[in-house]
Amino acid sequence: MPPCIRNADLPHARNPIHSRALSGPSLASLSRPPRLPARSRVVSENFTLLFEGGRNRSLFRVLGGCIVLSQLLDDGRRQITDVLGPGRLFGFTVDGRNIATAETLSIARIESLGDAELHATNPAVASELKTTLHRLQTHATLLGRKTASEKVASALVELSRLFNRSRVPAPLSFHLHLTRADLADWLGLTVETVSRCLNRFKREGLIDFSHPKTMRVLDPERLKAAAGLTRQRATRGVHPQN
Amino acid sequence: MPPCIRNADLPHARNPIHSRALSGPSLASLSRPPRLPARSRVVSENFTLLFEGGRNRSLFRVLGGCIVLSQLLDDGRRQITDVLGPGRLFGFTVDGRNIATAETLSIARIESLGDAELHATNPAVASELKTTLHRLQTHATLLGRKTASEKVASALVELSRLFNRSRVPAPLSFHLHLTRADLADWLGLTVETVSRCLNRFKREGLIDFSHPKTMRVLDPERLKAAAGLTRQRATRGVHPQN
DNA sequence: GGAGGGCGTTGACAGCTGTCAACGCGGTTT
DNA sequence: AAACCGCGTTGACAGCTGTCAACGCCCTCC
Repeated sequence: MPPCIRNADLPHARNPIHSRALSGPSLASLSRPPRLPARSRVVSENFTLLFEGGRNRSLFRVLGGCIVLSQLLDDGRRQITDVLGPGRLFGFTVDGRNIATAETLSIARIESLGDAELHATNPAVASELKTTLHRLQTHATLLGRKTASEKVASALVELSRLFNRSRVPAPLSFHLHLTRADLADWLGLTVETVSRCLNRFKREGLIDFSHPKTMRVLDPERLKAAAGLTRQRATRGVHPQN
Repeated sequence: MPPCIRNADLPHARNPIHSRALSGPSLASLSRPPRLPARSRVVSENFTLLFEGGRNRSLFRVLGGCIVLSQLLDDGRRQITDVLGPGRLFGFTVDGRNIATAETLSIARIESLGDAELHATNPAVASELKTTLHRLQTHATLLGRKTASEKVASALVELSRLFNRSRVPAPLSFHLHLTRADLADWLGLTVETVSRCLNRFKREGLIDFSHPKTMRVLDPERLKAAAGLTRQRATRGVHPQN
């Protein structure tokens, strides 16, 4: 396993197997076949698969689980630039160097697609690149132009699409995979702000969660409204903060 | 000219030819040949070439001038997701729909490369896509994790590389192309904050400008430091704000 | 069983940045 | 020549969000 390096220095590098993570829908397929096709393999939680700036010659596809791409500033500030679910590709390089760090947030199954350069001419890969470009631009708009509430609501909508287990929309339930810190690093916020927004949404009946990572969307319409153009003041009512 | 539509409703849709824009280095080549190769054409300032969500079948290359890509939220908030100089490609689509709005900030020369789908298998296009992906991820880190000062300093470093006219680094001078409002929409700030940061840098001797768009970098090292990890408090000294 | 650490929540407070307003400058229009 | 508009700058102020701190819960380890 060439590029698979354990990141013991990460703050959350404990509990290699999160018990609740196994109940996730995208992970159910993991328990069945150990290794299905040729280059498929299972990676445990909180592994760093690729390091930003490192050398890597292979392209990967996510088959199951959750993987995030991130960048670091010199003083440790982190930005998660993309959250990948089943089907997504990662491992793109510029000048042979990894664009971003890739780490698993759950047990994940990934497939090595071989030399990344060979896939440059693959239409499916090009299509995936363009989709990723679109997703990143949309996220840039979120980072630059949305309020904290809108950011958190948008994240919930996005993640519910990525990881929802049921086909019916109403009592939508999904596993969050990201910690509050991960959400903060994804949305350009702090843990405290993320926590406050989530609990406000909970009080207002938009969502519910008993376990911090087991999310239920109670009111998809209002949540989508909160994620979009809804003026934050209009939905907040009397509460001065929080 | 199929997708070339004038945007008269833009706030800065006046003065179709900005006098100072003609003195820019990347535009010098414009005055020589009216139309060089086959599908090359000149577009004047403040034109919207593509609309986000619109249909478009062609890929374009910037030959000269400055073009920005942007997205809009429903209530009018704008995020500029990329600033393109000579050499950059744009016009990528997902499901046949433009990913972003593309507008000129100066007189620009662009080249139509024909059907975008045909280029999906072009290695040079794939390489450009990956470079763009990298640039966008870096900008996401800026948007989510940098302070206002760091954002503005980063923008100056980036734009000086895009549009500098001299090879020597020291008295680096370049045309900004972006208005304060454009900078704000690029960096996720407001016009006022951008203006305050620029004028603080000017007072501190990092940069200089007589005309708002004619920038000179006086101290590239300190500017780069301000763009990176430099703790904002450490550089600010006594001044409570600004 | 107790200690310790990761993670999440909540409160108090501060401050960076947004909001609102006014003004100046340059160019165009009437 | 006056009026007007776009653009940039500056000041006063507010508030959204960050910072700091404390606490609780759960799990692991000793």
